[in-house]
Amino acid sequence: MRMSELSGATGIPVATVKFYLREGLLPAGTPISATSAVYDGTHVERLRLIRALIEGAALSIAQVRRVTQTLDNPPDTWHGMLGTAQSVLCGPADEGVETAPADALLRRLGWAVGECSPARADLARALARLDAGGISVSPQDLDGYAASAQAAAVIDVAALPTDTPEAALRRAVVGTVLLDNVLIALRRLAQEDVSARTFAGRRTSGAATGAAIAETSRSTG
Amino acid sequence: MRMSELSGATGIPVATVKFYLREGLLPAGTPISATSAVYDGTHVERLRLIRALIEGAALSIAQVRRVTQTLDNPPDTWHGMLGTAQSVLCGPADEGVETAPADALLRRLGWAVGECSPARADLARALARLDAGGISVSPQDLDGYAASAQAAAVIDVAALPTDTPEAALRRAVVGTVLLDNVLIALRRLAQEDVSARTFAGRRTSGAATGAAIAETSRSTG
DNA sequence: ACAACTGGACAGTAACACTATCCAATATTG
DNA sequence: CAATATTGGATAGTGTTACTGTCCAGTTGT
Repeated sequence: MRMSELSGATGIPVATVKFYLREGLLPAGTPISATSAVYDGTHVERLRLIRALIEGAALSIAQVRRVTQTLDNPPDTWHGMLGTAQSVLCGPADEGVETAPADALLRRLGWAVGECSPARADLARALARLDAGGISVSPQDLDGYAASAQAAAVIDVAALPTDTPEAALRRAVVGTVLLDNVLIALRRLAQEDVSARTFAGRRTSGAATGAAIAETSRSTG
Repeated sequence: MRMSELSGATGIPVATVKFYLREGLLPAGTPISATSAVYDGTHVERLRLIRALIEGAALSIAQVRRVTQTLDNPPDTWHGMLGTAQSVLCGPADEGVETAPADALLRRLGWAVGECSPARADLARALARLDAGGISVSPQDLDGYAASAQAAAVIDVAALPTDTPEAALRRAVVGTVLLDNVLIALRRLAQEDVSARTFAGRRTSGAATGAAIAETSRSTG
């Protein structure tokens, strides 16, 4: 197919397709003459992926480029797959962040994570921002959140395809990023459910005890 | 304190403080003359909150304004608190999204969520983008992710302060948004841990069976 | 008196993700 | 074969967002 058909098949304007080609997100088509090239199903698929990452996961062009470059150039260990997936979303290496709370939490959990893992810095940053926002979370609650995250991670890893490295990489990179949104939405919905069962119509003047909340919450499992 | 001191206390430039005042994110100081006003600790706290939401949770100015307006004007039911927190992050009401998968999942879970809950639309969108990105997730895995999200939500609701509505609202709004990042970082780290235990050094040429993955994962709980 | 500072208005900037215009070379059509 | 349309590449422009810089009248401190 020609570029205009590619555009028609995906709903993405030709000018934007050219832009993605220029930015290296979309591989060039196979040239059939000096001024023409043809595209195929892989280009349609790649374009859909680019839109899902940009619109859905709010990745920047540079981050999408890292994803697509990784897809075109996979690492050779299974463990490297998820590491690559993570490096896509890592923030800049902030030196001024207090890493002690994050380090303490990870030590308590006993997780096997690298000292320089980008996600470790992200955790430190996120905890620092909780503090800046005036939110305090008890160590017990943090452990609970960690257990919840681990349950998701176990599903993530078990769902990795084991047939081809390409499939595993795609799943690791794209699934990790796009499933973030699913998990966030599910957490909001679960909050609504738990909150409804706990506080059903209660006015803010009434006080709910932690025990009552826990009791009501337990019944929703 | 004067505006320049407020700026010094938070590290935010005076011009930016003026901008936040103009945008209605920061309440005006109490005027002491026709051209001067004084600010206090609540303004410092509010500025730190604004920065945490903008830098940490990547909220837009408009979303931060919704948060601060809600903080200044709280709803009067406990359940409304979390609903308000959720409406802050809801995307636009997209009509063209396939809601059937999200509805099916929620029906299966039996959660008490409103038909028009913004998070429901967000879930539908996120699932649609998974599809567009070429990622398929089994119903069992979705149920697993939902259980993980619910575990987090139970902690969220139990951690709501019950003394004053203001504290509860602040926790609901700010904590929900800022804890998203903590949960995402924890999921990445847990992936690294689970992946390390499952695939330790294995090359992509070797095949790992789902049973082996599940077995290894179980030992990490 | 007089420089310094204050807060408000308004225009300017930088980054980002496109989007529109132009162009030479080629394809298509009558 | 001539006229027209289309292609891909280069380049410049647009709209949005979150600030940031400049100016100014009024007020404050010395």
